[in-house]
Amino acid sequence: MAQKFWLMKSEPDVFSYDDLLKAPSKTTCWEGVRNYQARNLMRDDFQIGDGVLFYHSNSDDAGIYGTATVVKTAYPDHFAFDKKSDYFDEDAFKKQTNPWVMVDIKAQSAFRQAVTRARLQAESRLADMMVLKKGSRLSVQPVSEDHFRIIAQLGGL
DNA sequence: GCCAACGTTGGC
DNA sequence: GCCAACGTTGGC
Repeated sequence: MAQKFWLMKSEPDVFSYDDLLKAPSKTTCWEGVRNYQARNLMRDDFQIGDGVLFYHSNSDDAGIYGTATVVKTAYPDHFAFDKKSDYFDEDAFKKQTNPWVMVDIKAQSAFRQAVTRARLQAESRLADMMVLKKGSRLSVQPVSEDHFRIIAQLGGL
């Protein structure tokens, strides 16, 4: 299957691209997705080798900081059953059925310069990107190959 | 800090 | 099944 491309949002105060670079093997599990649309993308469409744009949301410095690659396809997000986790899902725990999954991603290339949200907005070729649409809250979004390449270029890769 | 947009919940 | 109320996201 052809390589696909994604944008994944993270609040840098919680987990930044820098944190990913510092993680063992520059790899992390992407726990805590609690939205069915985003889950379905990870569960059904993520393939090993897919490209990821790492986006910092809810920040004064919102934007894309680097790329990553999918190194493990969807598997159960056990944090949903972990009472000590911020991502504990009481409802799912009571039913003893866990609907949530996560994937593993590995840092690929840090951008030489971050591609800020303002920079994304200024680039007419990116005008129809989902992340730039008003009210776009989906934390895992599909990205076209063209957009991925344009952004990697803007990031200095 | 404000608030618009969105997803979910629950009463009816 | 409708929809108002609510909680959350995230840009500004």
